[in-house]
Amino acid sequence: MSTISVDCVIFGFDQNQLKVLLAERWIKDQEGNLLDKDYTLTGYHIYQDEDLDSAAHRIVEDITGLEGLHFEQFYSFGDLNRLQKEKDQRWLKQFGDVFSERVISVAYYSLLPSTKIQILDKDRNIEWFPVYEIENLAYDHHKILDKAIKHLRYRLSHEPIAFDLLPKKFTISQMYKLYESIYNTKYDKRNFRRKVSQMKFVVPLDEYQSAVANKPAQLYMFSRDVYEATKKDHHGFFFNY
Amino acid sequence: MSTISVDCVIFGFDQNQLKVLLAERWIKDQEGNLLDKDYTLTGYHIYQDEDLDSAAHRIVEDITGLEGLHFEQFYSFGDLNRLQKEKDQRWLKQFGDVFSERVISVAYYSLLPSTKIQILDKDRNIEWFPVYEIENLAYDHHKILDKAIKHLRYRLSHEPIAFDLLPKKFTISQMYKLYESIYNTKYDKRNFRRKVSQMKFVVPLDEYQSAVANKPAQLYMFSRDVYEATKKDHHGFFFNY
DNA sequence: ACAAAAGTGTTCGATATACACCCATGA
DNA sequence: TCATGGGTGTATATCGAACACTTTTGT
Repeated sequence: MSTISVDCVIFGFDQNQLKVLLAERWIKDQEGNLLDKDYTLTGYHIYQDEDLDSAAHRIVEDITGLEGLHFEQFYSFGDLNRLQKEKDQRWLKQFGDVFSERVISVAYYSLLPSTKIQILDKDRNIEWFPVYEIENLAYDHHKILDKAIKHLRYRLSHEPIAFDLLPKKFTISQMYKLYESIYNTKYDKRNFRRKVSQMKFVVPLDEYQSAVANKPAQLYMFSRDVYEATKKDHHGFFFNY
Repeated sequence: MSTISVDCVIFGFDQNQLKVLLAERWIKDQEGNLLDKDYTLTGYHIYQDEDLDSAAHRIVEDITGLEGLHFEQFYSFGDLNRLQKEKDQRWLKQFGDVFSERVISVAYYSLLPSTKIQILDKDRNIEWFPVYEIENLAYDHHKILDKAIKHLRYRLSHEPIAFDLLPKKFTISQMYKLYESIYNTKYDKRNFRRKVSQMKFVVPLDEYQSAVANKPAQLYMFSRDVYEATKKDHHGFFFNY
């Protein structure tokens, strides 16, 4: 018998950076003096009458209010010592017995089309952080985050999930910056554009950016219809890295 | 509070076929009449004082007696109805209350260098089955098997784990048949050989097959030393599929 | 006029694919 | 001598990588 929790790595893309939602955690001693401040991924234990996937959806919905996002379970974490660091134990004590025994976390990530959302959970201080600048995570959450990024990279090279992180209508530049940010690398602008222009399911629109202080970029959209219809041609998606 | 079990998909390679270890299950009614016969993956619930990885190792060790195999956790299965088919319930009843509530399975696969091993678990009838001919699996075990194969394919294209399924000294043909069998496809013999001959870490030996009724094949071995030393050249492993 | 991002083609090397015959051995 | 699987080379098409300048807009 063990306690099961679901942890969600919620990714967003904003200002050319891949970001993650983190909740603040203030560690205090008995007298209420601040000992440490760090961050956790968003998670919660599962209810007895819900599937693992449903729990992940519930957790993200409670925070963002958004439904129908892209979800992916990527790993489960169950080492005996994963909650045993001193500050973690100090923190967990306040919740009583629930976490006194081992906790196994089934980890999911989800993709948010915008970081400009209302955070509904007002009890906790939850904010966006650029993934490559994150330190000071609680428990084994840095390990979880690392695995999430690796899995996201894999999936992104096989399936058209980048568009779940972009607005409905986006520019090639946004897409290009998103890929750079997820793979934490640089691409050649012209080669990237050529590659995208071969993807029939990235459809150019007769719309352009407005009110920008430079040449307005053309807008594109992702068509799942076209993607499905041409699947046999592109053997999946395949954007190498 | 939930029960956690670990299920292991144990892969082996024999007679040019990818195989999996399955345990027989005889479903009987109260009078002992045989109602159904099917198969399960090998699994067991975790002990309170062991990591998930350790449980997977223990399970495989109890069956095969082998240590130090390649292991990989690939997914967790926790749907509410995963054990609720009638024949599954009938089967589980004999074990009392342990499985009356939900069971979450953390699934691993492991790679065996040979199918010619002693099966140590004499209580159950455990045997090898060709992966592409398997039907009639209990619970959601077919779903688990499918995910395992997909994950194995992915991993195989990024890391040199094929050699964990081959004898220490192997022929290029064996390797080639192994890849065909895992990806369930056909390769061009010459192109495959060329590709392998570019892999510095697949080292030709001055040994040949003996007692075969045809031209004896040269033997090769995998060198992890060379693999690690040349990692930067091959950006991982990369055998496309 | 200038700053800032959009958009555009070509060359070169590497890699994937397709394809057919001779060789060494045991039976 | 025959059956069986081992082993070899070339030509073509495709793809990835490198690289610099002009365009359009707002200020």
